[in-house]
Formats: sequence, C-alpha cells, structure tokens
Amino acid sequence: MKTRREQAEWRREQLLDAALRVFAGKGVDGASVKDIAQAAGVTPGLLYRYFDSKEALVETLLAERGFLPRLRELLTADNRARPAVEVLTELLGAFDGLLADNADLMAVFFSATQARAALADLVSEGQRLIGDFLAARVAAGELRPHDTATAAKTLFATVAVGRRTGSAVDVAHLVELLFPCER
Amino acid sequence: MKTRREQAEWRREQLLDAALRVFAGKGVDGASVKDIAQAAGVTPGLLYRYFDSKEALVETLLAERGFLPRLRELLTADNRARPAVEVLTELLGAFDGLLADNADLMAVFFSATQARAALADLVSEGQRLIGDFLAARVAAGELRPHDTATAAKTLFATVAVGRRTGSAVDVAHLVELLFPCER
Amino acid sequence: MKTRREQAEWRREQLLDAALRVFAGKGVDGASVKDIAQAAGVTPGLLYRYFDSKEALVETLLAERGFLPRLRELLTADNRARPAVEVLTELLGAFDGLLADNADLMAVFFSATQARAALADLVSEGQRLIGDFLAARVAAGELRPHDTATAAKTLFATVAVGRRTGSAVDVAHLVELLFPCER
Amino acid sequence: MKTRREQAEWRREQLLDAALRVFAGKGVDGASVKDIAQAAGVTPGLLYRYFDSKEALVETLLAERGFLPRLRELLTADNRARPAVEVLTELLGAFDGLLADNADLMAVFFSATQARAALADLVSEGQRLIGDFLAARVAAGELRPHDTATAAKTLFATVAVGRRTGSAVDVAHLVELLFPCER
DNA sequence: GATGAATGAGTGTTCATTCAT
DNA sequence: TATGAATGAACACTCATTCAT
Repeated sequence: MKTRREQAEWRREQLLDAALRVFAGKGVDGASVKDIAQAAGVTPGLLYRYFDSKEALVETLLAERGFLPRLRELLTADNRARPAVEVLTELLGAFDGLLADNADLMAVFFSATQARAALADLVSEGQRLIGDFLAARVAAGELRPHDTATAAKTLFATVAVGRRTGSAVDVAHLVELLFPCER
Repeated sequence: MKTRREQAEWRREQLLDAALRVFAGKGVDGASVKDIAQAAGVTPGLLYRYFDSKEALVETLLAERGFLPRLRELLTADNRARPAVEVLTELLGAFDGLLADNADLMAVFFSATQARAALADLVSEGQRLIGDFLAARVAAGELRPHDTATAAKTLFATVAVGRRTGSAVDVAHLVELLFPCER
Repeated sequence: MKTRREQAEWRREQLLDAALRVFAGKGVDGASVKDIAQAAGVTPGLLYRYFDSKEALVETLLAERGFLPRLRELLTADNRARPAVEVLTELLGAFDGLLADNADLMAVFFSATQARAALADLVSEGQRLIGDFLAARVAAGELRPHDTATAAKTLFATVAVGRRTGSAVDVAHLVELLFPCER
Repeated sequence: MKTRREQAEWRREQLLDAALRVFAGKGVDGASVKDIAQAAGVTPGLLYRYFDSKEALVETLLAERGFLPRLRELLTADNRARPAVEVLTELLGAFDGLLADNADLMAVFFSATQARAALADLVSEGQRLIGDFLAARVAAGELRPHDTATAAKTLFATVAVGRRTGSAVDVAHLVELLFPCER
C-alpha cells in the first residue's frame, strides 16, 4: 500500500519515463502532450500537476535523466594502479554502453532545438574528464606526451558518433590505434 | 528575361533555400509552412505548386542539398602523387569547411526524425571514402598497416562532432595524433 | 474552542469573503474556483463541501451579501420630524457610502451575466423606497408636487453611475439642484 | 459579384456583428471564440485572419462600434436658435434611443473587465458635452445659473441607468424636474 | 503563377468537478 | 474536515492544406 507521497513520486517518474520514450521516438517538437499522456496511460491534464509546461518537462528530463553524473562516476574512479590502456579500453566500453542504454536520451538531446547548449556541455564535460585522465598518465610517464585534449575529443567523438549513427565502434581497435606504441 | 521554365526552376530553388534556412533555425517540426513561405517572400499556398506537402519538401531538401556529392569529389580527387599525411590534413580541413558551410543542413539532418537513415548513410559514406584512401596508402606501403576502418571512423567522427558541438578541431594535431610515426 | 457548527459557519463565510474579493477583481467568468480557494487558503475540493458548484456560489453570494437589506434600513428609518432636504442629503450620502463599501459586490453584479435581474431589482427597490419618501413629503406639503418617481430615479441613478464610473457626486449640489425652491 | 477586398471587408463586419451579439449575450469572458465563429457561420480559425486574438477582437469592437462619435454629433449640432428646454428634451430622447440601439454594446462595456476605462471615458465625455451645452445656455441667460456639471451628470446618469436596468425614463418629466422654472 | 480566404484537425493548457484517502 | 490526485471537456490558438479567384 503506497503512501500518497510515494504514489506521487512514482507517477512523476512514470511520466518522465513516458516522455523520454515518446520524445525519443517522435522528437521533442513532434511529440504532443497527448502522446505522452497516452503513453503513460493518463489524461493530458494530469501532466500539468507534475510539470508546469511541456517545455518544463523537457528541461526536467534533460536535467534529471542526463547521464553526466554517471559519466563522472565512471571517469573519476580510482584506477591509478592499473595500466592506462586497460583502463581506457574499459572506460570507452563503459561509455559506449552508457550511450547505448540512453539512446532515447541521446535522441532527445539531438532533437531538442533549444537544448544544444546542454548537448555541448555534456560533450565538453566528457572530453574534459577523459583529457584529465590522459594528462595524468602522461605526467606519470606512462603515456607518451601528446596532445591529450585532441586525443580526448577524438575518443569521445568516435564513440558518440558510432552510437548516433548506429554503427558500433570496436573500442579495442580504437585504443590500439590511438596508442600504438604501448603494445 | 526568364523563360517560364527558368522562372519556375528559380522559384523552386528559392523555396528550398528558404526552407533550409528556416528548418535549420527552428527544426523541421518547429518550423511552419507559413514561416518558410514568409522567408521566401511568398504565400504558403504557392509552396504547394512546387511541393506536394511539407514532408515532401523536407525529403527533397535532404535529397537535393545533401553534400555527399561534394564530399565524394573531395575524396576521389587524384592525389596519389602527394604524401598521405599532407593529403589527409588537407582533406579533413576541407571536410571541416564543408560541414561549416552546411551547418544548416547538418541541423536539419539532426532535427528530422525520419532522416536518421539519411544521416547514417552520409556518415558511413564519408567513412568509407576516407577508409578507402587510407587502405590504398597502406597497400602502397606509405602508411603502417592498421585498422583503416576504425581510423576513418575516428577522423570523420572527431571533425563532425567538433562541428556539431561548436568546438572546432585542430586538424593538424588530429592527423599527427593518429599517424605519429609518419613524421 | 469552536463547536463543529461554528467552525463550519466560519469557513462558509470565509469562502464567501474570498469569492467576493476574487470575483470583484477578475469578474465571475474570469475567476477560477482555484483562484477562490487559494484566496481562502484552502483546496478547491473543499469548496464543494460548502457549495454545490461555482454557479451556486455566485448565487449564494448575490443573495446573502446583497445590500438591499441595509438600504431598506437606511430608507425606512423614522425621520418624519426632520426637514426633507436634510434627510435627503444624508440619505444619498449614506447610499453613496453603501455603494463605496460594496464596490466589490457592485462589480460582481455588473459582471455576472445572469445577475441582471438581481441588479434591476436592487435598483428599482431603491428607487421605490426613495420615491415613497418623496411622495410622503409632498403629501405633507413639505415638497412641491412633482414627479416623485422620476426624481427618485434621478437621485439614485446619479449616485450609482458616479460610483460605477469612479467620479464621485457632490450630493449636496445634487439635492440643491433637484429641489431649488426649498432654499 | 463582390471583389476580394469587398468580401474581406464584409466578413470583418460580419464577425464584429457576431461578436457583438454573442458578447452581449454571454459576457466577454463567458463567450468562447467558437461561439462567435458559430454565430457567424464560420470556423474559429478564420477569426484569426481578421483579428490577432480574442482580446484584439474585443478592443476593435469597443473602438469601432463605440457610439461616442454619434453622441458627439448629436450634442454639437448647431441649435443655438432653439429654446434650451426643447433642445434638451430632444437631446436626451436621442441619447436614450442611442443607448437602446446599442444595448448589446452597453452590455459588453459593462461586462468587459478591462474595459472600465473605456466606459468611464464614454460617460465623462457625454457628461462634458451636456455640461458645455448647459453652460452656454446659462451664459446666454437662458437658463438660471446653477451647477451645470452636476446637472449634466444627473441627466446622463438617469438616462443611462434607466436603459441599463430596463426601466425607461420619461425624458420630458426629467427635464421638467431639473428645470422647473423654465416653464 | 500567385494569392489569400477558408477549413478541420490539431496544439498546449486550464478548469470545474469528483472521490479515495 | 480537508486534501490532492485524477478526469474530461473545454479553451484560445496554430497549422498544413485546398481552392476559387
């Protein structure tokens, strides 16, 4: 037996779930509030008890369901004891999985006309985190000195575009390609 | 004095121009037929003499204004006589410029929900062309044998995401990073 | 400590107060049940324990808060001993004050589409009462015989329109104007 | 056979007619755009080719159908050669007729929450015009000096309230009442 | 070739009202 | 007694589209 509080929280999440699904399928502009409500099995009016407007719903979705936090966790884990190439391979694999798990959210990012800033933030944050990791390994003498910023961008972009365009990337090959002397 | 035929062709192009501009700014779903007509300085009704529907307009736009032809030109130019790294650097620079020149079209691709297939085609074609180029050079002994497909994906993706997220890529660094032993 | 009965009565009055305020500000159609509930510091649902519908609330408001009773008191006070002009001046002043005190209610009357009958009743009752007063004074020989009905209408209307349009009436001047020979 | 221009003008007037009728019947807030469109025998969407919004429609109605212009004509006619009382009687009769002819518009004025300023303007303009007329006659020695401003308010208000509440005023009696010595 | 009047289905949003808690 | 989740119908307004002119 749910308390009222729990029920409300559950409904909110349910609406966000439905919105994510519908937005991913039809695009933010292409999806109607009615579509979302139907996907959630409720009336359109109810949506407005939980979100001020369709726009507010989109923003909430991007803010609460963004995977930046999880990305941050992933990249800041303590892995100083392991070889850089191993960690990198694992990292990119995990990132790729993250994108796969959040394909819908990716689509929302790309379709939301006003959310470009959020998209740019996401990408640059990811690049910065990977760049920091690489720089640390260079400083430790483990990786050859090179342009870590560009390397980070390259890694991130390759995985992301692979996901976006539906052609998965062979992560092991990618790392080997970018760090050939570490064999 | 234009012939009837020329006038019609001119108006068609004008409408496509306007559509490209407006779609890029507001997204395909966010832009109305009225918006496009206004941008072209005509009445919405006129649009239907040239295109069957808004949807048909989008499809025509993607089909006729796609920059794949120009990308193909770029990559198939005869450059066997020049060093691979030099050609690659020039190539990626030109590709970056192509994306910059067609920022509007990129935005349409990303915003058009049904255009994912077209987008994937675009990307994979580009990757294939670059991949072929790299493979030829490996075969010629000029580049070290490596995973050319992944390298192509990487190059393409890095430039594209750089454009998409507004953070330009230093192409020279990128090539140097991917082909360090070629100096 | 209030009894249950008292508490209910108090809440009812509180809701009517809030409704009067909100209706006056936004008009009957322009005000929502939510607006009224918020003004009363309760939930919309609660309103339906005290009134059957929004419409019923309006009707109750008009019926219970109408100032006809007070107008009647005012005009039927025993003032046979005082000069007519003095009484009239005082009377109109009091009426003017009554309208001022009930500006909100006036606004409700004017905005409630279905309340025209009530408005007409209010006005004609007022006119009748003033008319009776004037007639009595004519009969007593204190005022010159004239059309007392028209005089009553005139007095009443002038004060009411002054209130409605925000331009107060100088009651003393008005009486002097209508009964010039009594100086 | 109507030209396009004429047809458009005709439709605009037809929509204003319908709006006036519907607003008068249901009040401005109580009437929906659909109601008005139905009354005009068209689709709601069409209304927006002629007016920017419902609010704009109300404003246009008040501005274009206001009877102040006709009131002004009435009161500024050259009547210096005729006795004041005769002119006054005719004037008030005409004004009364004007209100009768525009009963719907009166209702709109009274029901439009935001149009109070317009109402006040209407009333004060009317009062000013009658006041000027009276003052001129006083200056000419035709009427006894008295408070012409209050007299004007009184005349105007009496007729207006009579119309508003459905109880017509006997204009002749009213003039006789206010100017008894002129007989 | 081009216009713009007109439509019907849709949009996001608000509202009066109900009822389990 | 009082809440607030939920609804269904309505709202003002926009849109893609048609067609007589």
